[in-house]
Amino acid sequence: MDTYLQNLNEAQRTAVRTTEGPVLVLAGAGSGKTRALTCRIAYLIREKGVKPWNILAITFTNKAAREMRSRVDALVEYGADAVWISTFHAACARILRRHAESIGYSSSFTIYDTDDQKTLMKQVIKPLNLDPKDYREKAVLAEISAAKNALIGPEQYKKEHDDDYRGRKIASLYAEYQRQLQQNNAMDFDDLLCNTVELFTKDPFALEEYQDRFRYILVDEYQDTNAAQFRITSLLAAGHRNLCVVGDDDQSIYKFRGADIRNILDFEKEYPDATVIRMEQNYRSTGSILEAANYVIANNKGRKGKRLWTENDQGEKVEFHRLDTEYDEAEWIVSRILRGKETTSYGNCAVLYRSNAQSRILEEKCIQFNVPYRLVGGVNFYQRKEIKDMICYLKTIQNGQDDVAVQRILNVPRRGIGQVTMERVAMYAASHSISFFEALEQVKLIPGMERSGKKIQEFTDLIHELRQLAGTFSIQALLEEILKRTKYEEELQKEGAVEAQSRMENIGELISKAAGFEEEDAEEEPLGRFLEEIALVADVDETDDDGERVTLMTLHASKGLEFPHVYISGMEDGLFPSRMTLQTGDPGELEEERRLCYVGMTRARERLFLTAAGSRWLHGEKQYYPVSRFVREIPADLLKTDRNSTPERSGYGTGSLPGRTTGMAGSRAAGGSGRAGMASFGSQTGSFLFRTGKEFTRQDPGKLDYRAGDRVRHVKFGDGTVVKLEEGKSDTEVTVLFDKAGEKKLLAGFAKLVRI
DNA sequence: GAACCCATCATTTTT
DNA sequence: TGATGGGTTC
Repeated sequence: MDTYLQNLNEAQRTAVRTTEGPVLVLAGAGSGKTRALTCRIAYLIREKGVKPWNILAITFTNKAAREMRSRVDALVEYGADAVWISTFHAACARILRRHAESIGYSSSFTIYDTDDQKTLMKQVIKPLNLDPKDYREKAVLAEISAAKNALIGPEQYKKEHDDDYRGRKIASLYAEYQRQLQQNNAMDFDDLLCNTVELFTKDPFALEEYQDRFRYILVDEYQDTNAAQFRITSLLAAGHRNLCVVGDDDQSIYKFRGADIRNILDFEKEYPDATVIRMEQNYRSTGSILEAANYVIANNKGRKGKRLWTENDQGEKVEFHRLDTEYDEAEWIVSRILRGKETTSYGNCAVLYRSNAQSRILEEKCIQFNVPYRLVGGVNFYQRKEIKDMICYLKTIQNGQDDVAVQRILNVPRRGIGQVTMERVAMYAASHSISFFEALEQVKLIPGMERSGKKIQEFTDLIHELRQLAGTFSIQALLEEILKRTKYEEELQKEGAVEAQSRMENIGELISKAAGFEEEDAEEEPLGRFLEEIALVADVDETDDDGERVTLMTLHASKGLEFPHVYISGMEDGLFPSRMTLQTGDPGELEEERRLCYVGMTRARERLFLTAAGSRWLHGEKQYYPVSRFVREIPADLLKTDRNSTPERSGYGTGSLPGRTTGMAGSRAAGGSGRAGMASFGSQTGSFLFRTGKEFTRQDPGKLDYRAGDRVRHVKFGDGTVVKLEEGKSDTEVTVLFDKAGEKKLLAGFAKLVRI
């Protein structure tokens, strides 16, 4: 037997070797599931002689797909690149391109992101003269998305909601939205899934082809699949029935996005002959961390039930600290990271929070204490204005039917084509059943277009010329040509030099991305494939793990990752679990929050710190939230606290949340000797009060070791040149022109610039 | 066409 | 509190 199997434990090995028939792998956090999955693929190819192209492996994110591919590559000498390893959406897009005609699309269809969806929905809602308050694009889209994820089409939706006014309206918006999408030869993310189901239903030959091809199917993160994904999986697996799904019901945290935990809970009902494998040995965390996490998750009903164990050391206790305000909390965390620097590096630390809004203060404190950090999430690279503009040019060149794209760039850069003109053209297009771009091409036939006519023709000429070039040019050259011909940069300059510079840098990044793409992907239709990649990839390699930086991110974003030191901030009832969850009073939602907590806790390898604030500003109101019930679900003797922080002391007489529990939650996890009562005060954590004053306030200009013209480095903005120093009200103000971030005015005492 | 003001409204998010 | 968007005004 090969060495790669010897490194596996019993359960993992069974997961690898049980290649035939349906298999459900319940893999706890940190149980080496990716390892088992990749070994399984290698085993299929190497031992079972399965052809790589007969294997389909589905992951949830592109990042996970990349990771799996490289691991499989390492285990299989050749042919590994023929294995389909991709996300549901990418796999579906690939299938749909080949069979687009079967469902009334052309293979050059474009993929809409949320912004495009909103733009389109706005246009759909507008002519109906509905109260915009009751029918916000976002809300309508959310309902439609939920319907799609549940595989409810417009007709069925209409039937199901025929008895209420709003339902009927949404139904017609849904139908019209779909009609316009198709007219634009565009699909939104959900359509990629639904349309694949539709394709397989309408075109049995296509389904058969893929059933035949994918003899071995693996699905990772199965607990987060929705109805559409479930359907696709079962349809594909119906052929050879070699379906292996891997997941952890305790880590299902995407219900709000349509994930249906029943898919994993009921797998055995769906496949009564399924082999069920439990991977419960955790290789990641210390005993203390695991034990605490086990206690929390034990409060959930409706689980498959499993108990993670580890051979790792018990390690340090989980710590809980409650500070006065959110500022104190952030400061405690950052200071603790700073203090722990001797034992672990910044790169080994992560600070997790429930909502993105919490990141700001953490950022501020990192800057203040000169702790380098990396913020995960936030604004997506491909959603930036300048990037979207460029992409819409490419989309227009590629697919003239995409009205949303054409309308976006028609007047960008400004060509003096106003809203009135746009509406007239749109009207003409609608009445002649042609696309917006086709209407532009016929501008001479549209009445009242005498003045804009010339400008419009210049635009269509430009697109025609660019289309010509697209045949021979690389995408990189095409983008450069677009920039040149549209004088895009000049337009940007009008908005300010600094702004323009950073926007141009982003475009530069897009261009190099295009260059890199073509280098490794020389297949035909590069433009279409490039656009698809961009649409389906969340961000430009989020994996810039460069340097030693603390990671700040939401609990959701932390799934699948691990860090030696983990801090979870905002452990307050009202924040986490969130107020919305508590207000609905739905125990299912609370359980999802608890799973989220479990996910967060199990990210930690060595140390886990939980923190809360006694009060915090939220939406302009000061909130006094009690300590999170999740903290209170951890037995006191597993927690290290200081006298101000003991959970049962905290939160009394404050806040007034519905359904607040007092004291410890009742149910306890199985196992362990009967733990009782709260630890009394006393376990000392040492000082957690830090000086905020002297070191970080006023800086005398004379004492600064840099002056105008010097090169300096900033934790967040990187390197730059000092433009000037001036005496401000409270501190010396430094103006720096950063290479990447542009010109910023900073307070010397705050910015902690280092001369380089 | 752009600057400005006021109202509104706030989880989580990958694809 | 803060970002965002619509509407108004110049």
